[in-house]
Amino acid sequence: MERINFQAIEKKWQKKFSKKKLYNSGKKKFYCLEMFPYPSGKIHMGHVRNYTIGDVIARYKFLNGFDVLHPMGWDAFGLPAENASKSNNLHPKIWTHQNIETMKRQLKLLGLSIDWDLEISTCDKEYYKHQQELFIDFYNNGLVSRKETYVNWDPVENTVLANEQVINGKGWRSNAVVERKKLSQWFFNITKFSNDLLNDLQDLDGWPEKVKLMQQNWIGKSFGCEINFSVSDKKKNIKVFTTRPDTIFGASFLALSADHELSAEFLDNEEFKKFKKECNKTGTTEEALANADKLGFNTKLFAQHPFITSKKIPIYFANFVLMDYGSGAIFGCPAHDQRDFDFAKRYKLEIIKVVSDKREDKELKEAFTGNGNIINSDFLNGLDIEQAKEKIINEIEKRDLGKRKTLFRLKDWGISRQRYWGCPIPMIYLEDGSVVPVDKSELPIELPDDIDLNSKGNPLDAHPTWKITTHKLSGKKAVRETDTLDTFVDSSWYFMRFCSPNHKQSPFDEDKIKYWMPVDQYIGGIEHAILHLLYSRFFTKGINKFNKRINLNEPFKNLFTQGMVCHETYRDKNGEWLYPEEIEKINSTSAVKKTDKTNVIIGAAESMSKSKKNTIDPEIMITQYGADAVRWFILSDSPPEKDIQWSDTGVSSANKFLQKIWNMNFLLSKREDKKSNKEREKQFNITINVYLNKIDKSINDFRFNVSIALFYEVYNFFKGFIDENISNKVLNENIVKVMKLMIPFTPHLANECLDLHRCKDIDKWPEIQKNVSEEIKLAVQINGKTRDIVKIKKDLSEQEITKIISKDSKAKKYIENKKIIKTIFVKNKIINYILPNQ
RNA sequence: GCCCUCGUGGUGAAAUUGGUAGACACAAAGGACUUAAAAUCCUUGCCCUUUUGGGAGUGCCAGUUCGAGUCUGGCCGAGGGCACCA
Repeated sequence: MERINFQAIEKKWQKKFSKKKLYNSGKKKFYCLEMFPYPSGKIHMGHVRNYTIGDVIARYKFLNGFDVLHPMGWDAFGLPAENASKSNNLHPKIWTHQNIETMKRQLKLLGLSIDWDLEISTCDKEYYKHQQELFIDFYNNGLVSRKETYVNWDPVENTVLANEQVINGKGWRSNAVVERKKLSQWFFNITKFSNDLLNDLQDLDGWPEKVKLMQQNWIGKSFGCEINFSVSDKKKNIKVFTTRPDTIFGASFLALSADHELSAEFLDNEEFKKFKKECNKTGTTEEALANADKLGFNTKLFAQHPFITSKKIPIYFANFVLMDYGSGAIFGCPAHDQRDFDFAKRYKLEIIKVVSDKREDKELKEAFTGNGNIINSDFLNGLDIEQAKEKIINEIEKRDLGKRKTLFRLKDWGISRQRYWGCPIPMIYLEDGSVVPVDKSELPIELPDDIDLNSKGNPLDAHPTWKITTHKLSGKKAVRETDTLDTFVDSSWYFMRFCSPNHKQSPFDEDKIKYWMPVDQYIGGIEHAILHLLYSRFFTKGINKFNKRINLNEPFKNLFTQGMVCHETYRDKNGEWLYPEEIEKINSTSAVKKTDKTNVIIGAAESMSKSKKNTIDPEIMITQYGADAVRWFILSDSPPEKDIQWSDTGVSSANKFLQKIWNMNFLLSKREDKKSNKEREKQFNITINVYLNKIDKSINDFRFNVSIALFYEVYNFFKGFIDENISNKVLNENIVKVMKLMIPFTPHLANECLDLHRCKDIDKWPEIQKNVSEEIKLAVQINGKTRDIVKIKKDLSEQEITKIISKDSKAKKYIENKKIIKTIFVKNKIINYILPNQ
């Protein structure tokens, strides 16, 4: 068998790829973007999968006549750089740039069709200068604010986290229990776009439903109304938000957050202090949340029921009421809300049913939240829930007791970080206490290189001179903001910068944005379903608000979220994790440690991670099997949106198959011409064309595992015809078509083969005819059970087919001398004869 | 607790308008070639049958239909998202 040296041809073709631009016609554009990586050190298999998928799409679109924008850059700010520099005494800038160099070299080994002239790095001052400019634009347009708030404080990272970065009460990176701390912080007013961010999801047809749903839940819109309760004996009102105003006649208490303004009156109360402390504790750990009892503090105050003059209801502080949602106060209707029910049981409060569950005799064991008719509710009686809501809200507004209101769960985006390795916030504090943006002419506000990362707290704040400045307009002394921006800001507009990465005057050239945006295909991990994608949508809408020229409402037209790359885990007898190269497999269920031959425990396949040591180094795989084989394997078997399991035998057999492909191409190039059998040639052409159609469609549908299965099939089919009486010309035409279809998957091998066949127009997708087949396979069923499959001419009628079948078919014996009651006939698909039951 | 998604051989999976279930591959077993091994190739892959062939079968139970992996209802199981959101 003729073998090929993948290392040699890959090197050769990668040189050519690096010079090649994916611009073709100047007529149709396609912006293909994969989420840019964080330069953590080396690329991992997740990157390989992400960028291979993107490369297939980019190359496919280019071959189909599109101008393709396919850039790459680096999400280069972030904590790991600081942590790394502390542990090995390397400046974050140097560490980051070294990593970028390594990963760039590794990405090139994959043979990606990336236009490296467009490369950007968010830690470059040329990039963050424009980010600071955008920040000022956002500020000037009322989209930035400064608020004193409780923040999520990560005691390990020593920084503030956004709500989204707190997972089950723990920091998303450090996994440390998050504390509550009051700080003055910068915010992007993302909530100003709550409605747009929600409604525009509807237009994103090219997004996975799952992601849209997650964002929808995250934004969390709910309808209801605000009701004012007056506090007896005080000239005070308590504002309450509810989505169930229809249950107002079932209200038996008010519950307030411990941070509610009314708590001011109880600050000296020892019991209240104890209660509040208890409240701050819950909500930190997962178990606490799940098992948290409904606890309250009785204020001994009462509120006037707005619709029942004779009724006063007790006011409690309760641990399950949150200050930062609604007004921090609720009315409790125990019969129809489970939390209220638990609370009422504990404190022996009244439980009044106001929605009938049709089992009126029984005492409630739990809250009834289903639909029913309103009872015990004066003028609402007899209505259903929706009618009652409408009527009571109208009544509340009429009597001036409150108003209709829509609430969102989404909160503003806190962006201040007390870190060094991030984009400085371009704001200054004057001596008179005012806070103003720096003059745009002073941008960029550069990060200082001389920094002591071991200083306590914020390194920029600890720098001796950096923060001291003057206000350009007034000449007055000023102090810089020493917080830096959340790195999610960096990635919220990089896709726009890619359209004109070297544009000096402004963040982007508007004409380029108008041409390339929106991104036609965005590809990345599902873990960014909420944070990154929501922030990017917000940024786009924000910029669109003050820059009317770009006329862009959504950044990503189509979104694809790929699955993770998994590998089984290994532990030795002491429970220590082991790398795959440290073990030796005996069979699929047992393995031993290479060093001392002791038993290894094989664990389930999990997402590759350094902490579990179940990683495979892509570069080693590329060196061993070739980039094409790695690409091929990572796309085969599983659909790209699902998790895949890495297997060494898988990549090795990918390599073997690609060798066979080369061998076949080689044999064809040396083949002695044969006399042609026109009929066989015709059949051959037709079948190959069927495969080409199927492969083309599968690429379009992002079903690359199917494409690869079809390549195996077309290879097996092709191979069978080499010794037949078919001319070299026909074989050559067809192999060229097949190899062209392989370019997106295995660009090195495919190009090498096309060179071998002296193919000229390698940048053009082959012509694929639609449905040329004249023969079809028809299923013959008796009473719905398939008895035979017959190969017949296309478009035959029911009568013609029945004639053929009753003459010669395996189904013949079933219908011979039988009465056929009914025939179901679907042209070119099935014929089903219904016989009487026997 | 609420919301969503998914259950097909030993494994990853095909079957994309209700019409051939298991394509394609991995693993396994047997065989061919070889002094031997590797590599390569072939066969097998649930049940009955020597074969021809027949039967069961897509988590479980019902239903709709000439026909259900696909549609409907209920149950069981797995995964993901949110989590005291009023």
